[in-house]
Amino acid sequence: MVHLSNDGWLEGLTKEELQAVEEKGTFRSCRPRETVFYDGEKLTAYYLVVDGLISAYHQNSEGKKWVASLFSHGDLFPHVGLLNQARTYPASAETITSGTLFRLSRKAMAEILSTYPSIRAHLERFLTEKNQELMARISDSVFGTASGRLAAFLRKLVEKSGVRQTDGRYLLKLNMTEQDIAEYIGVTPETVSRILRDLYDKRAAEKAGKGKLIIRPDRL
DNA sequence: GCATTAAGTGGCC
DNA sequence: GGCCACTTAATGC
Repeated sequence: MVHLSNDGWLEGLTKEELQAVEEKGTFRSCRPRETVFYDGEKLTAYYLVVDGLISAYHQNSEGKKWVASLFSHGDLFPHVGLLNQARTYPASAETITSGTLFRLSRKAMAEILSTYPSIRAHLERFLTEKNQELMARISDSVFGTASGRLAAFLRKLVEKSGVRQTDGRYLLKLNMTEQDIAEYIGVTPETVSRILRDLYDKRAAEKAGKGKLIIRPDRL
């Protein structure tokens, strides 16, 4: 049986409180590339990422995607409507990896926010965090090169979820294909492939099996 | 086996 | 660096 844990967005809740939250929603397991909701649809529910990786993106009429943000364990999305009265989803969302989501109806979400002040307090922190991430990425994409963007992406992941090895290298579980990375940093898959090749040559990165990399942040 | 998808490469703009 | 064409490798009926 899957359960919620008191980290990320639910940090600080007691076991009893987590139990109470669990009773207000339902778990949903997802395959890779499964749509959670579409941009513009009526906002009926919020999702907490239990496990897996989710992409929130916009798509134009030619099918070009622009990834706004990624969500992983402990993240709640979307962020709109929590403080205002937005009625529709602000972007589309789909799973990148398989995983589990915890679904809370709009009503349940409102109840939780009013019942647990500690959660409400987290809200500002999360909004700020995601906002800064987004701003940094936009700034990178306007002023930076593709390799700079990939380096920034890898550094952020190392910081967030890298596992330090004894020799100072970091093991990174990307759980993304090169295409996913390309979408996220806004370049073509070929470019990601070529930049990675350069990083291998520079010994800044090594392959470590499917979806995994070993990184030397000092050489990025 | 065959089809599909991801990854890698070279060429052209 | 994008885009196109092509090859190769891996995965799944």
